[in-house]
Amino acid sequence: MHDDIVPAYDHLKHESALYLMWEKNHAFQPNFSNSKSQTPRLPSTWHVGQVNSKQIPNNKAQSLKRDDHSLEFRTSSLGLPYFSMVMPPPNANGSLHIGHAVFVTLEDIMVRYHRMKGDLTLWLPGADHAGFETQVVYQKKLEKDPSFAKAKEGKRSREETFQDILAFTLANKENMENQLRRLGASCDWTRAKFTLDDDIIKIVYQTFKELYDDGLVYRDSKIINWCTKHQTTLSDLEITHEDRASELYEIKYDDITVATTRPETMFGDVAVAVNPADKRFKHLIGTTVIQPLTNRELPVIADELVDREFGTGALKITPAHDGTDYDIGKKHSLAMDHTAFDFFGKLGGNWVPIKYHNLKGEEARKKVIDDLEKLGLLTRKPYKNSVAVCYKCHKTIEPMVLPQWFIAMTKKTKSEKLKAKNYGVASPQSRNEGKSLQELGIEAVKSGEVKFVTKKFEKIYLHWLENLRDWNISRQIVWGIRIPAWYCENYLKSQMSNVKSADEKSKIGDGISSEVATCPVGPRQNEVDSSEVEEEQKTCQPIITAGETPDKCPTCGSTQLTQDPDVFDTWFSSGQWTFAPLMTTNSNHPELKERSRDFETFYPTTVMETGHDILFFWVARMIMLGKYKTGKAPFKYVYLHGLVRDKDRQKMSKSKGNVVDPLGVIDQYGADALRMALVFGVSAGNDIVISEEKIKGMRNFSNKVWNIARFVISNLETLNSKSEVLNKSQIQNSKLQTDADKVILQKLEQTEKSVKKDIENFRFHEAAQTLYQFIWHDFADIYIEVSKKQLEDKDLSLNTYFILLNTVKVSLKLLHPFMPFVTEAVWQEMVARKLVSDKMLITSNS
RNA sequence: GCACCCAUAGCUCAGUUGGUCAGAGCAUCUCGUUUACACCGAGAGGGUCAGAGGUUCGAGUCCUCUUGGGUGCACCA
Repeated sequence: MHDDIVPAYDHLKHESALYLMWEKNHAFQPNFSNSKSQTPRLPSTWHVGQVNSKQIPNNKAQSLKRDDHSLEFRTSSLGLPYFSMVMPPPNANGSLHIGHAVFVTLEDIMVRYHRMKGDLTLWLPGADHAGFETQVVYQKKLEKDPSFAKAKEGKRSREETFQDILAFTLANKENMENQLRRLGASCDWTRAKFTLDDDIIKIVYQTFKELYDDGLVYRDSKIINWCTKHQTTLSDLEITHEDRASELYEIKYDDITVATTRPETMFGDVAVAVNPADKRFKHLIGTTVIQPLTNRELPVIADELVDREFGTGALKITPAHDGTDYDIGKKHSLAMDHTAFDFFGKLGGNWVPIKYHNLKGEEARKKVIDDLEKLGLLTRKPYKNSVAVCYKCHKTIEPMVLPQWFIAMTKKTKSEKLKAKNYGVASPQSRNEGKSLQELGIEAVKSGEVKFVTKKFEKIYLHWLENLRDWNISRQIVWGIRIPAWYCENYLKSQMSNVKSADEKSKIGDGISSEVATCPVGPRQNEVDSSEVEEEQKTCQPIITAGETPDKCPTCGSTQLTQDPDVFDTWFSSGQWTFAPLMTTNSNHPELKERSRDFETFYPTTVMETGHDILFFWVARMIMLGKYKTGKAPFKYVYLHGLVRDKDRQKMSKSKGNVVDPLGVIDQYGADALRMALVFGVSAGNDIVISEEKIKGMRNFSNKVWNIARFVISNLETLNSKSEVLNKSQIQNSKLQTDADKVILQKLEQTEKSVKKDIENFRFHEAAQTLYQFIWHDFADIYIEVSKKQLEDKDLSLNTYFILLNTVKVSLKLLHPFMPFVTEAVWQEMVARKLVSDKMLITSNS
């Protein structure tokens, strides 16, 4: 009888208890006393590329080449083989979604595999404050949840607002961490870091200062992307282009007709440009034309950037509100300060006739069109154009000229500023002096220092890097790491003539601090005399520190210092996430007393696994900043997963109602079923199709595993030679092997070999399918059925039982990375009956 | 506009240097109430691997073109 093992696996009963057991027993922490780790092994023991060819059937040894991404042998500074991964820190602003389940599954498979293999293994978890994203989520919550908003009523200072969002974030962070536990993430919680931890911020500040000292960070007024809803600038990555049905308007400016999709920007015009080779306009170059509605006189200039084929061949130039116009304006030394819009996208300012003031968007356009049509100066044609929009609110981006902090991506570092780094890893030579961040990023991949598991992403990565533009890292929001730049009163006097007024900002009504607004965002060039700026800049400069507040301006000695109100683009700090947490956590190993930081032991990390949608946002920045800061690329392999889709290949969205809630799935079918469903049949980089049927099928598989073990365990009781099983380590006597025995043993060996190879080559779906096939069909359907008869034969029974037991043990070990809970649950049943010696499967590496 | 990827059973997808590769899961049909499991078992049907050409002794697997679908990048106002 086996009445103590229930016939159906009950995931609810086991999962949280097992997780607790693992965590209590420090199973997730790197184990320095692990015997395998203590003795550095030769690469050939586990580098598939160097596997003994005799072990591989059919002389296929050489097939393990080329596209195989077998993890190369690497040792830490201690000479230990290690496997390390820094978890992509989930945004601490909501619950986990199915995408998180994907990364946990894939990363946990690798981590559990390497841990069981005996490698010194670290998976370092974290949480991301996710600046802009979180502030947007928080704002929405204020808008939609009256009771929540009520508590925040009244004027909140910047500091109060920051604290409000911090409390919101920390609550989410705890929730999120518990959800990661439910997914089975075997990460080392004792090392968990938050992107706003003091020691992390300090490193981010140091990097900023280094970049500034190296000449790679600069402040400049340039045309940037302004979101009129969120009241902040955005990087080029944070905008997307949407095709919109629109109209192309042709407006008669005297003798020249210009073509535009945005007639309302005409008040910002400073010139009309034509192509120098265009015969139609040649005679007009150098003359002027009169603009309708304003009767302003505009010079006609020539520039090759103007496309003769497009529209009328004549382009109105609005440097303050258009990228191309900005470039042309700069080239021709035109006035760059003719703004037509305020921060909310409303028409206004000196250049706009009063009757148009405060009109916005469609309204503004309609008024301008109507007036021009009345004058008979406008014609329109249908036109589909691509509009830049905010990736969050999808509102049209307003290009504006504003002073911001930028990181120069293509400029070479100043080598004379380089010096040995605090962490002892970056000698001046290894700091790649004289190279640009762009070059560092390209070289890391082209040289093979960083390898993409999926080639197509390597191409996409390189294509993006080769066309890089400078990165605006200033954000006009509260929630984030404040930029460590201070301005003295003299500097400000020259710069702050145009400031976001408190009145303006308070109109947002979003509960977000109004103190931001009282600080200067910097100059709007239209009110700064350029000669004066130049003169001032010779004397007083922004003061950049590694975080500490300066006492006085080193140039003029003023103690009246104002900190820049802006915060960093979150990706600037998360771009440092591969090394920053490792620099702040400790290895706690006796031999590491002197140099005990995890950084020495675990950097560079082995794999970076994340979604392909943040290839540029994150992966590219980590490579560049990691190379820059440490001299080494931050990881060896990049594994990018795709988007999760439903069974009809539809993207998941709340409006479609096809969102799969991972926590709900775990409740119903178990974490193992969810995890297996997320890898089964999914190859690297491709989108992940999941359906309830698939999850259900995997739940059935976990039950199959449970019952296989139940069968084997229960047969121990009926076995005559029970004591022999428990006391002998012998596996089988080959003389007594039946054909069925031979087949299962051979298949087991094949399975083990190919599963290991597949995991090391990131072919998790192959490994999962191989295991599914072997365990269910080869072992359960065929061998177990045969074994029922063999167990009754007194000559064969003992041998058969050993084979059964051994097959179960090996199967559990191989399957554990994929389905950690049911395998460990079964293992514990076996521990209780002394059928296995290792106390926990998770750390079993025999 | 430029670039990249994909097109294999009803559905969703695997298929690793070209040679048992024509596969899996789900679905469908038939049979089975065998004490590990009905969250089960035994068996069956179903694809000229988008189309055309080429390289090769041999091609879903490499090359070219066509068609269809997807994605990334982009200052055509």
